[in-house]
Amino acid sequence: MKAEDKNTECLILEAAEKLFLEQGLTKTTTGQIAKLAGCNQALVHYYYRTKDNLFDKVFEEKIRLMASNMLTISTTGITLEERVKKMIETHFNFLKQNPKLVAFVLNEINSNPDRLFSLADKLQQYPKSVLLQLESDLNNEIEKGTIRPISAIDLILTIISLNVTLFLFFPIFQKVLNLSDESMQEVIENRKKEIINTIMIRLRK
Amino acid sequence: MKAEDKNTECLILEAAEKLFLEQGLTKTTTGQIAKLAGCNQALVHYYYRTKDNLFDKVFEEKIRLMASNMLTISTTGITLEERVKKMIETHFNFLKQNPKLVAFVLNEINSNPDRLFSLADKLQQYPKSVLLQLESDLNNEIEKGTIRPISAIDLILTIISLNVTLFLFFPIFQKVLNLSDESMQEVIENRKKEIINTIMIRLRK
DNA sequence: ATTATCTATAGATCTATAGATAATGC
DNA sequence: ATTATCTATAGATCTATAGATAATGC
Repeated sequence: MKAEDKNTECLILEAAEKLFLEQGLTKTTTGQIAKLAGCNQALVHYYYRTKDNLFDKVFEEKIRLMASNMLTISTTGITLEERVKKMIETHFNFLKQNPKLVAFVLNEINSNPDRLFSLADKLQQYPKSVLLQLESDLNNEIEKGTIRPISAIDLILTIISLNVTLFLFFPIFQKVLNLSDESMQEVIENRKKEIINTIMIRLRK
Repeated sequence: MKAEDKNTECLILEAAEKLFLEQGLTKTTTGQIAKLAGCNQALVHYYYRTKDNLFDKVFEEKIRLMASNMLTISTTGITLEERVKKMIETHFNFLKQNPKLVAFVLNEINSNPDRLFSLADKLQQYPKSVLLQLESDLNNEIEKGTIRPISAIDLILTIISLNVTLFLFFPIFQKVLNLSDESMQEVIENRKKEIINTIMIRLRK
């Protein structure tokens, strides 16, 4: 098995990734995956045995991608306010570059909640440390009286809520209002400003 | 066909509603629907001809339900601030009573965007008038200098974002963190306060 | 007579595997 | 020899309908 031989195996995984993200597990067939990968349907099973197995590989990678980008505290800013702003922007840009990710993960977890348990352990350490760090940073500022009282979890939920919903609903908006890609781009940029604005006002005293 | 005769037809619709909301169109079979309705699988087709037809009935009703509860401006409050607060609470309570609705609608639109077009016309008049009303109310206050500048669409998006995400993610939270129903109830109530708090601070000067 | 309900099944997929053939590496 | 790829197909569903039987309304 040489590097070149991995090609088909890899093409199948990539095809599966694309189709699963677009259509979800149930609506995607191994036939579609094979076609997109440019090979025979039997090959999908040759390399990955079952469709579920292939799906799990894709799903786990996406969960990890999402988890590691949901919470990231920037270290570049000097003030907490600057760091929170960076945090919002980083999260926002990540969603912009992975517009189908959140909907995909939400769907698949809802339709098969068991999938969650097998992954919950793997994802626990990281978020916790980030949360504690933010909590202590916030408390610091609250004691100094520079920001209004807020818990780390509330701040994170607010950031995630405002960012995620935009990208969850924006394909719908675009279609219903029949907006061009350019004007959609503008809507998104304006919304980004308002999201940052809302959170900054909530924090600032 | 008497009133009593509608029973089975109605039971089938209710069973379909429940199953479609839980599992979506693809994963729900007419066999499951029949079983839950307590009848034979052929009867599902006798009354509704095709599965898609039955789904459309459910989907349209849910879209209407959602659209008519997404934007509701209260007339009870005296000040705009009180009315916005009522608006948030009404929307929040609606989501609490229909926890699977948003995820369902989002999924099905994503997996079949065409469904949207057939409904877009029917839903256009109502939201527009509500939006214009809110816009003029806001501008009124902004001119008086009692609130910070904000567009109606931004205010509504912020309300929807903060409310919807909570209920979209809360089944996941509950499972991952293994919370009891009571403590989840508490989390939800606290979050509701924070959502109202965030929006009020954003508005208030 | 008409409407409601059931049994049985044709036809359409779709997954996964068995078995044949081609390609590659020693 | 081993690995990769293909063709063909068994087995499992699932939808939708045909045709038989039961229930209901005039």
